[in-house]
Amino acid sequence: MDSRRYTIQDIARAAKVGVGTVSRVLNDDPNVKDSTREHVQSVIERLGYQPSFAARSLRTQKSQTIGFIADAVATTPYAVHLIKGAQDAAWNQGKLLLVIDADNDPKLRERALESMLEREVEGIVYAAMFHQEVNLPDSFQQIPTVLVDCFDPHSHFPSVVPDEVQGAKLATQTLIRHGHKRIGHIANDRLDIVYPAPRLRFEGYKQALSDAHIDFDPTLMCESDGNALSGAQCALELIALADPPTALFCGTDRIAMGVYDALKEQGLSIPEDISIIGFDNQEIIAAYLNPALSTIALPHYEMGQWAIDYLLSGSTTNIQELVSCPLVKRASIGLKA
Amino acid sequence: MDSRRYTIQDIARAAKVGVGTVSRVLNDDPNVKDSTREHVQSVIERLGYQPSFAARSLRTQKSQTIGFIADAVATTPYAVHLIKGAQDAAWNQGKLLLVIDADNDPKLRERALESMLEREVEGIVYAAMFHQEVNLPDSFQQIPTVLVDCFDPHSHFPSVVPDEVQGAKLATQTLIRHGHKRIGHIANDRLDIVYPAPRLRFEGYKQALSDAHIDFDPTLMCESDGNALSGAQCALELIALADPPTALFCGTDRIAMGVYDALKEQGLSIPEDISIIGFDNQEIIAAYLNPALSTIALPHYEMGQWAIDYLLSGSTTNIQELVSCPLVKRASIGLKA
DNA sequence: TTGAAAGCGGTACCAG
DNA sequence: CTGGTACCGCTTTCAA
Repeated sequence: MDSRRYTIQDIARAAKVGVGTVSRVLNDDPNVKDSTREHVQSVIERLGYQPSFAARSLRTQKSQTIGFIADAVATTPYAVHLIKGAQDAAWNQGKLLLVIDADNDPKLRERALESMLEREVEGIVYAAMFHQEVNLPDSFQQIPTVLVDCFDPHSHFPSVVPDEVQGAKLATQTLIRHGHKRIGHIANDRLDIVYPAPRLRFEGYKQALSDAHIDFDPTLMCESDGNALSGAQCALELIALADPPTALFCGTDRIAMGVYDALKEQGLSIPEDISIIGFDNQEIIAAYLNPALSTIALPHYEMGQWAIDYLLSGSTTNIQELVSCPLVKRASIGLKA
Repeated sequence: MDSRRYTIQDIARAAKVGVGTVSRVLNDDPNVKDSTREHVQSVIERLGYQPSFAARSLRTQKSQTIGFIADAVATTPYAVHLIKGAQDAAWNQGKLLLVIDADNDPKLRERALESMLEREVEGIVYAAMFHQEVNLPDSFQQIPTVLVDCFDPHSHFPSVVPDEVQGAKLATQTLIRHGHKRIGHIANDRLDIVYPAPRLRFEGYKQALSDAHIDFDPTLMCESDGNALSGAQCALELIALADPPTALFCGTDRIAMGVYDALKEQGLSIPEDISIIGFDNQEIIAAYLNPALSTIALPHYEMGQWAIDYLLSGSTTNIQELVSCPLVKRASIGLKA
């Protein structure tokens, strides 16, 4: 079973050529006679030879490996898309991902970095699990690092985050296009929280309104604390208004979940009586709510991909990339009567 | 910035010792005089030297790396816990995880294996994203492989899966302990589907009933097709019974979600009028449903951990490990009046 | 177009 | 306890 693997020497001997030639065949070096190449190739295949990665990377000083450090992956189901995007992009360039979850612990972050440095990864992508500011220790400066779904306040690292403003604008525009003019917004958290999403989404909402020449009415806006219950609370307040909204842009699918509850309890039906759009595209919620929730998707896969591509492009500018958030149409939006 | 990293030679020279000594210090070999060790150690730290992984693994023929092949990670949010469990266990033994998502594509599976073999991983954990049978190509036989959340029909590989029977039994017992006797069960899919969960959970349900000397009443059992809507349908049927259930064990949290909807629409309140327990502990659903759903958790983290520990234990028996599913208490279960 | 040989940066054995 | 040295398996000159 574990009969020691063949080495390049074995192949050379078996093919009656020098190791150099075998190496050239392995690396598609054009300076090999076709007949020789074929012969060596056949021996390689017959013996099922696989070159040693360790030897190769020792010699070439390239590990063909990229480190992926995630913070508290376990807290969000989005993580998988992020990793998948990164992995696919890496795979396309012949690289593999070494992943460590640093559990949001600064000490672990350092240790993770060290383990990766020691393994000579060619770069690091550092992913937060939702849009936020992050302070990486200086030690990350010694290796190309790109941030995903987070950004460095001092712009020491390139980063990629979702375009929240565009997404929120798209959400609101979608409602407008369906004829709605009284559009409520339930922010997915207090606007003064440290995380940027509530502010930016609110901003996008206002922009869409203004683009459509609809005056922003502060009474139609409600700050939740981010959970479903407080979202429900907000919804109740808004529909109790003298001139209530005909559509609601919920800052989060989770909030929409609470809103559905509240609305149904009031005997309102979606989307006949009131239209709803969410944000995040948490599939588990959005797709299984009844009616299924139209929402704005966070581009996790794309961000993961972008991070790897940027890393491997060798660019060294610390840009902050925004990637846009597409609409996911489902069944919660109706035409305004 | 990228001033070539130091090598062991540099350290030896700077510390005025031989490379062998430095190597010994690096590997905590007891055969080094304390004073020498300290001196070398200090030089290492001063220079910030880090040994080359490639060189080390070339020499020792150990990569300290384990391959993690996931199938279609992106389809389920559980994935993260699986990976996290594996990663933590690996980390504890000084190893890192190379992860590839094979997208449920047999060709990709083979290629993933090859990439990993070439990198000389010390073993592979192959994870499905929900409990199922899986047919791995023979090529996996050449390296220690353990299956997670899936199993090989021919028992060619050790595997670890959730103990569905125990979990379902626990769910049902929990209801029984709260005084319920008329307990309905909505299977999370047709029982004749290829996936084992619906059958096993049904089995556990019956066992709990029988242990408590409650006769199994077939009219209290309903097969859904796995989606929330059909779960709601089932709930409606069950409560329309002449002698309706006072509690429902839903085969899945997703189904519970539909059941909540249906029940509320009928004006029943949870848990006052009827108690509900789910299965899976899909946090996003379970924790945010109103009232929060009590449910049985799938032990993803533990399975990931077990897989790594088993792999590294060197055992070679192809056991099939069952890991038990704990109860997660929330607010959807009440005492039977 | 090819073979020989010199490393890449460690580890481990052998003398001393 | 320590230094010297032969590899680990591959890539890359350098000559032929």
